[in-house]
Amino acid sequence: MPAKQRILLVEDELHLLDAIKLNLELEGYKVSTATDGKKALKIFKEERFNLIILDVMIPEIDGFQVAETIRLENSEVPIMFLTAKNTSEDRVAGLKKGADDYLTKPFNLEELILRVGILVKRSLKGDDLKELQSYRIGDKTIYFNSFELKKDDGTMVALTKKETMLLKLLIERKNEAVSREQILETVWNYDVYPSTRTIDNFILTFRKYFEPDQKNPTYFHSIRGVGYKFMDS
Amino acid sequence: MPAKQRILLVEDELHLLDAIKLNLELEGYKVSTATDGKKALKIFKEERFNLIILDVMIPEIDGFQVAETIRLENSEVPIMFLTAKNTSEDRVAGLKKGADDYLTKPFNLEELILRVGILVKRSLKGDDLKELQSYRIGDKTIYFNSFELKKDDGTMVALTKKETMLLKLLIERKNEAVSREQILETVWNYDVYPSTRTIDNFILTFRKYFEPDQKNPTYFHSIRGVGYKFMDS
DNA sequence: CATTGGTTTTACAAATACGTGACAGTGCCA
DNA sequence: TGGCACTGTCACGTATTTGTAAAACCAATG
Repeated sequence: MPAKQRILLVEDELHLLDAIKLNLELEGYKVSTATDGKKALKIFKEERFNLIILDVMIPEIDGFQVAETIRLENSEVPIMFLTAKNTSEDRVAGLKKGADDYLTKPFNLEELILRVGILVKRSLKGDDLKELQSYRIGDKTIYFNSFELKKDDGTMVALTKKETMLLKLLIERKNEAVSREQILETVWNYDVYPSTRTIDNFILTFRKYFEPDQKNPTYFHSIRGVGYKFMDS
Repeated sequence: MPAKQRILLVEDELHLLDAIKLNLELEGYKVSTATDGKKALKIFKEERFNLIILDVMIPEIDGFQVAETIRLENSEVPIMFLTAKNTSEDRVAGLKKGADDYLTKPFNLEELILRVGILVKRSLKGDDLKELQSYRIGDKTIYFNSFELKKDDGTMVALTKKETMLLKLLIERKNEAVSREQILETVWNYDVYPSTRTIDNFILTFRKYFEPDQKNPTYFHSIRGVGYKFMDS
């Protein structure tokens, strides 16, 4: 059972908001809504989305600024702008602000749905873990599909499922910061947030496995306020 | 130096073909071209591309069919349709055929370029992506997604979250003044106002990182009574 | 129903990013 | 030239985040 894809829809015209929400829900998306920029950012900070649909002309903080703020925090999530203006300069401005798509009102609902589908699908591609068979860290080797670790002396240590998944995630995104949210989303399944300190404990065991000097990590770095980063060659 | 991204451009109007090709090449893409569907498929089989731009009305095999064939072989590569028809039904039909984007002629070249950039970026991963999300200042390079800074001698320095965000903001708005208020709104939250001297401290560390002569900044200028401005080429 | 292995929680210690206030410097306009 | 307002710089305190280990939980297994 694939979890529902989540969309944040920001639009101040209530009719339109409801109409779009309804249609997206019919397509099987879970839709959160906001009617102004400030609320939008608040919700964005609390939850995690696969797509954000932003009307440009909204109260408090306009769509462009919302997009900019979101991009500062999180560069991944696709953003789609909706706007009444239909000049190409305007579209160009929107795309430059970091939008992934740009639709002008009035629009065909079916086209919106299709473009939403495309963007969401893309955001998924990044999520699924690819076929990574094994990986070498220092003088130890991880075998992902047999859930084990070969030490330098040749002895094998069993890894647990969660350990393996987290390792895989960090290694796939090596040399880049992986936020705690991303970790929770991929390794734990989004709805079952374990609360505090769980992730740290896993990192702790990784450091015990791999770091020559546990206090001065060379592989598993923490980035305060963000998450963790695996670094290697 | 990252390898050039490759685009296959299929268009039978030669003027347009040349114009688009030239512009894409100016953007640093390697562009292969075809003028009909049959040739397009032939080239597609021989090479690998990061993006395929397809005119719908082309001789031999039409764009939709080409797209369908490509999707059968390789579902990954993004496809963008170009067409003279601009009815929403038509766009919907195109998107249903597996297109990732759909642009109607006549189109703004800048918009095309931007949309191409978005699609190509999505198809990147690993080191190419990392290269893309970096910025060079003098002989130092900032990597935004790993929160670090590479110095000229190759050593890395870790950046904090706030440092990275503020750098991102200033660089995004390069050569324009960003007011203290705007900085606070975007980097800090819209309602949290740290009082005096906080921003200056960050600028101070940036200057220490980047300025050859800290007293005479070339990159991080302060605009009295307003805020700061990052200047570069 | 006792055991086991994996996972999460609790509780506290350690680290650190960054906000603060004091003061020195600097540019600006009268 | 003097006075004022803003910026540069630094050292220090602290709120928040992370490290760590042990204890509690929990589902599976025999």
